[in-house]
Amino acid sequence: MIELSYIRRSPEEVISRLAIKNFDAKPVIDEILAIDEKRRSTQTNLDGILAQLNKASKEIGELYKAGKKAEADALKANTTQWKEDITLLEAETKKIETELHTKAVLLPNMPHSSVPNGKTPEDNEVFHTEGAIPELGENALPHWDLAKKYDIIDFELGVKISGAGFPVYKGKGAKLQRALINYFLDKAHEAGYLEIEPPILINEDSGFGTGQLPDKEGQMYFVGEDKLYLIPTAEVPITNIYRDMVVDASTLPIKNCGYTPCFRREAGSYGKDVRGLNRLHQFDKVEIVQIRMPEESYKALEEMRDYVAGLLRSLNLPFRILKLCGGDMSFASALTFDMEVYSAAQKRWLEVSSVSNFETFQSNRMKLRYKKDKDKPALAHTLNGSALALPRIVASLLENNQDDKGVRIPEVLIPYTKFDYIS
RNA sequence: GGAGAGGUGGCAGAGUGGUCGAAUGCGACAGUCUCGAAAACUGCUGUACCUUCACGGGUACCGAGGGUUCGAAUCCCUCCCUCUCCGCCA
Repeated sequence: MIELSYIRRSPEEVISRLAIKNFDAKPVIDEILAIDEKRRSTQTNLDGILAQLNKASKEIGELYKAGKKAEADALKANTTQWKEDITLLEAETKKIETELHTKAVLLPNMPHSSVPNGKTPEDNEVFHTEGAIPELGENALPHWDLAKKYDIIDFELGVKISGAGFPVYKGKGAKLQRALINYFLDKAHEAGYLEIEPPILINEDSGFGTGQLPDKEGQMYFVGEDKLYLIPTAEVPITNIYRDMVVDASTLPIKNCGYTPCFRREAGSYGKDVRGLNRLHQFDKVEIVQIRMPEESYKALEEMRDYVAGLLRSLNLPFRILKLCGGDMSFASALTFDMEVYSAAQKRWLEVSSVSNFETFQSNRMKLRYKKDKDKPALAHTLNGSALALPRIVASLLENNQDDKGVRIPEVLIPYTKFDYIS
């Protein structure tokens, strides 16, 4: 949520920056400013009457104590009207605040000044490309065929147990998953991230805090009986650890990581994008999260981006880094780098990570602040990134590393898998 | 699922319907002392919003929401959550 004070101070800037996200903010901003105006006058009004009442109450107490009952009763008579006014003004204030909140929540985060213009994924800026694209023979197989050939991932079985998009990993397939998770967690630990194993069901407040609610309500699985949502990413529980907190500046930066399964309904997805491991309802991911002071957050974003690039490099996967254009960015992000690996049999780039700086967008929703010395508490910046999402890594590993004998396991993973070939 | 207890400031923990934003302790911060530190002593220490050029002033907040009252942390109602015991269970 964009800070109201910011909107009030520079509405034109907010409008022009949101235009880069192809969001026409003018009507909403105008409404917000008008409602805010009304809110302030109503509160000033209400506070005045409350002050009168408080003062009178105190006097009545003193008069009673002094035995001046008649005078006290006379004062009491005045309060009736005030109380009526207070009731009305309180209802009014509440209504206005709800209205204001409803409007403010609709605004996406403002993009950083470096965000490229553009509407679609084609407009994203290729920031960096690295690694040789493997030359596969004519009979190279896409990963879903490889998975079947070596009996390591069973999609049909998943359909039987749950439905489409819930694969069953078996044997070396399951071990590969476990190896990747452990490898990613170990690397994150080396990079200074504290490992967290969070709940994977979250309440509504948490969903709101990181921006999934109300914007992406339909994308999360919901357990109605207990009003809990299955997490779409570990970002939600791990960032919400700090909801409603004022952390001391000396504890920053906070660097957390965590492995969780992630659940996404992916309503509306179809076609070749959803083949095999390309798009799933349940998948594994290691996430990294940072809480930073504002002046350091972009340095942290670069650090995270470089960290993820290093992971991909270590797996010998050809990858590219995209700087997302305004139109392709998420609701909450101010600047996002996407990492894509090349999957040589499908001959396409697959997104395996997304690293974002949310600036104060999430912290304002979560009321996550930091306090530096004698300064007033200020909103912290939050960042997160996938490091990494497993399925598409597995897809490209299978496809890119296939040969006549089977599928080669990257060097760095062998200590984890304890085997060097899937055959 | 059954029974009980409880939710108060960064933490611990008092609290009589009025002078309670709230005792006290710890912590944090500043000072005295010291070469320095510890100890001791002294002082200070919440957040949000409104208002003011500013100094300042005002309002709200003791789990959440209602109610009673001139006045509620304190009384009443509803809800939420946590803890303990029992049951069931990984």
